[in-house]
Amino acid sequence: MTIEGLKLDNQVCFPLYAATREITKRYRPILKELGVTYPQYLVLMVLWESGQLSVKEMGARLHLDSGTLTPMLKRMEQQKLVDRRRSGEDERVVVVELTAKGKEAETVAECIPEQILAQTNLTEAEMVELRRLLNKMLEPMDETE
Amino acid sequence: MTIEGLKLDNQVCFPLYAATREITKRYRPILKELGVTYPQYLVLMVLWESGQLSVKEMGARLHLDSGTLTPMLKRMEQQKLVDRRRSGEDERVVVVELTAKGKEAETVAECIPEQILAQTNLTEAEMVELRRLLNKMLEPMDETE
DNA sequence: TACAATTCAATTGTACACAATTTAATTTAG
DNA sequence: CTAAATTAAATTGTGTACAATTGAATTGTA
Repeated sequence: MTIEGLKLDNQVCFPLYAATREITKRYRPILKELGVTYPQYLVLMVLWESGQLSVKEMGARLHLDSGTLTPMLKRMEQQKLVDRRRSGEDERVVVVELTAKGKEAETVAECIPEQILAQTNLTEAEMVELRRLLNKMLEPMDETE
Repeated sequence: MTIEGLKLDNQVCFPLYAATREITKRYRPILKELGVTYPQYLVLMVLWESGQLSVKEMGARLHLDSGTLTPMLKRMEQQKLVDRRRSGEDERVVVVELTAKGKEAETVAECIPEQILAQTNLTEAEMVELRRLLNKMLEPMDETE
């Protein structure tokens, strides 16, 4: 009766959607010790990697816009994890960078990836393959007109 | 300087998170014609497949709780896509089922999976493998104590 | 049978996500 | 040089997510 292609089990998007939320659910108790959410943890990660970024650059990296980032960065500023300031060269640009507290958090976070990995029943090879497939899936979107 | 495991590109969770949002972004203009969001489309799909479900059963299938489903189902009720009623046998249970409009939507939706597929640069085999990996990732969580 | 424990939805409060609009600053064209 | 076009964030409004709590119905058990 039901059209085959519309069955939940025949879709890729649904397990993608479900797996994402299940994984962030596993991060939650671990990140709680750091006092951040998963998206906030991503912000910390790009900043640990890049030093400082404009809101626009951060948005390009995380696929998020200012409507999401602005309020999130304000919350992180209140928690003293990041500083936000207007660029001197271009007053439109807001530059985000880590505070001392935000930098120190990297040491605490160091053990997080392996903790998450330990909770996953994929082999190392499967993990690599999954990452490759997901990144391939993202590719054409990155260069979208 | 940065700890290797904390780089965005070395993580599985980030492409998972980014890919999910990019995919739902592709669904948006297509689903707009149906007048539903992606999570609402998932609700329609489980109902097309199962006929009717309690909020609890639907939550188990979609990995969502009543805090998410109740307001969403109320919106879908306003749009005349579903009916909600208390079960006669157990007054705690709310049974959700499709209206005529909700059932008819399946015909319109029939062409959606292939439209989405056409926008993806994964091969059929890669698609199957991706689904397998994601489902394997979800497995241990389903049976979580 | 009573009544404590459990179960199911709903509610409350916080935090994303994102389309669309607004505001201010900068660039570009004329 | 200046008005129009563009750009970067912020804002507004809607819709998920989800932890935690609440309230009503049902179950289990003494």
